[in-house]
Amino acid sequence: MKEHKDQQQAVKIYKALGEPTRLKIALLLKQESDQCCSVLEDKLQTVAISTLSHHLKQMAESGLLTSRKEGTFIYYSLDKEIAAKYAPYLLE
Amino acid sequence: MKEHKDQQQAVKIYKALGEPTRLKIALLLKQESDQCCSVLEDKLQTVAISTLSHHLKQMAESGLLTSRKEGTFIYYSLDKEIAAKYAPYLLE
DNA sequence: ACTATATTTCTAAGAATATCGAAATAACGG
DNA sequence: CCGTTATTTCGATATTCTTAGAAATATAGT
Repeated sequence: MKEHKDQQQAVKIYKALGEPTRLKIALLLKQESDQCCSVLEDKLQTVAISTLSHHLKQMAESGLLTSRKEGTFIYYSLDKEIAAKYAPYLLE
Repeated sequence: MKEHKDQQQAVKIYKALGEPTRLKIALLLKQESDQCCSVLEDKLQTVAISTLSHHLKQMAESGLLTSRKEGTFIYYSLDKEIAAKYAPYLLE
């Protein structure tokens, strides 16, 4: 069922945002898109880079983030359309 | 920059919605407001009523639900304004 | 006061999650 | 091919969360 799948994605997205570090990541990426893991680590200070990597993966899997690979760097951005649909608060 | 307090509420609300049972509760209350614990239990079937009570409390504490007491019954509703701000997906 | 009903609180379990450091992988520059 | 850098994966632990049943609380009706 389409509704069911949609609901599952909604749960993933809200779960992604329902944790302080990940909400901060989303807000940082709203402010400035196309940021890579190490840069976000510098800005957050609070978590190890392996932890951050885990969060970013989870957020990308939910559909909330997009990623672009360039050499060893992976640049993440907030998917504005998804954000607008599920959590426009992020875009305020 | 967004207020710290506001961010905390956002985390609570998204955490509330980032769990299948609670998302279903929110959607049931969007469909029909003013429903009490036992009625929601009948519709959900999947959880014990003490579990449901715990979820409802958490959701109300986040600000996502409002409640109204009448005798032994407590009627819950979705706060549409909060939903519109943080998660308009619920209102679709 | 007693009984039935609605809900919450308490307690304890098992499951899921966040976290880190270390090792592994991948891509670049010499 | 070697060393460096960016990121991911692995393994392990600590914390948080979901859950249910039992006990407690609250209210209504008899």
